[in-house]
Amino acid sequence: MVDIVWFRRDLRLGDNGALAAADQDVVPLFVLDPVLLTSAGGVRRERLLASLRSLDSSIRESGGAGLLIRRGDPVDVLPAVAGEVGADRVLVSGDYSPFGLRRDRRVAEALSVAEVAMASRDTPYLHPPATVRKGDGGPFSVFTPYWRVWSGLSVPAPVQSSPRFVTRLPPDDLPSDAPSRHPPSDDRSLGDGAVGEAAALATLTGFADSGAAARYDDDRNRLDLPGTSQLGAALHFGEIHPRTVLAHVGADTAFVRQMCWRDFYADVLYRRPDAAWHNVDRRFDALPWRDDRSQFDTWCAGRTGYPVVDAGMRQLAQSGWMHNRARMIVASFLTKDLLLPWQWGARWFLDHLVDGDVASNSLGWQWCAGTGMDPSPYYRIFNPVLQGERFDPDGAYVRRWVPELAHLPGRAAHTPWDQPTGYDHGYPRRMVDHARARDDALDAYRAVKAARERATT
DNA sequence: TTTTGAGTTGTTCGA
DNA sequence: GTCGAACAACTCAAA
Repeated sequence: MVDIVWFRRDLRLGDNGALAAADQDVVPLFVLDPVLLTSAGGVRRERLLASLRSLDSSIRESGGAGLLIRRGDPVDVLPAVAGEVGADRVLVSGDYSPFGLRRDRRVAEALSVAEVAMASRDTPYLHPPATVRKGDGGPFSVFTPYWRVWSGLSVPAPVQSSPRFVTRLPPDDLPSDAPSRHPPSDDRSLGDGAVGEAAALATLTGFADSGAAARYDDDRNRLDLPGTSQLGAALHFGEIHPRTVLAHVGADTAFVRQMCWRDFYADVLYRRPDAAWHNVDRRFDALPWRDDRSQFDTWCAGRTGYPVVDAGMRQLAQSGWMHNRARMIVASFLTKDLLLPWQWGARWFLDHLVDGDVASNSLGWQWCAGTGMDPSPYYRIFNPVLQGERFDPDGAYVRRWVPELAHLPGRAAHTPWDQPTGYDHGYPRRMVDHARARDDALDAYRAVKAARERATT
């Protein structure tokens, strides 16, 4: 008999608990689910296919026949492949997204009919959902107490494995856009780093050894510096496991806290799957979001007239990635300055970010919008000019992504309205007045709060 | 049960 | 320019 290792968001061979659990010949399988392929943004779809090519090569290099790729609903594909290759077990790393949980339940059921076991032997997290609990056993809803418990747990060590891949596979069922066996060697480096396990390890060692990890607390907010890890997409696709990341950066850096946020948001979404698209705090359903598609389009296009907002939105559109600080700035602008629903922004991010992940994305947006658990206070409204001047002090980030402002020197790039030549190259005027928009947002949030208080008395 | 301390990432105003 | 206070009370988590 053989084990099928069904790859999903763990596209690597090293530090892979599902692979390590295999004790028979391994058939490595990936299922191209049309539902997922059409819902993922183009950038992430392309990244996925490139990552699959990389995984396929790695399997061949370690003596196997390559990665078996089938197209279809996993509920049909898994039992079919199990029958073809004579497998009695399917090993996976757990997928805790609402979609993944639902799918895996259905697949396990379909497999059990065929008397094939499905076993989850790893997760994409350091401490997966439902494992970090309060003293009374309940789940946390505030980050800091979660962090206190999380950081006191022992750090899991990377997992070793030496799987025996089968040397013969049944034929692939490749769609026209699937990875070919002999891909062109021009895999684009999408947004935050080159693709695949080896590239992720190289990015990680660069981050750890260059001192960037040690400077992370200071530099991660700087829009104009390579201060972030650039590992978001690699972690999203599981080209690298956070265990391996921690083993390199050490357990005491500010970066570790970000790993904890990743686990925390996965935990929150696990027990509140509706949080993906609905306010965690339903009392905020009363917020008077506007319904202005034209303003939304202006935001998407990076033509708001606020340089740092537009730089962020254009970085996203052009590279598939946006600096985390910029994500907060543009999110604050959409929800507070324009009073447009956070779901619109979250959808746009998911469609365009190479590292887009439902848990971190939706809950991050809810934090900005003030509708989540443990949210930002409603009066915390980012001033796009101050944020730009603080985190892009020389205007380099703006000039890089907004060519109409490339002629403005230094921090003048943040205030084209104060420069005599600020609008000479077609940069748009400010779509709203921030000071007034801020007052409007405060009024709107205060009104919801007042209504809430009336309702409770 | 009650109490106590604390809460990712900001901005503005006035001294 | 720099600093502290106000924003506005509310909820969580633990003792």
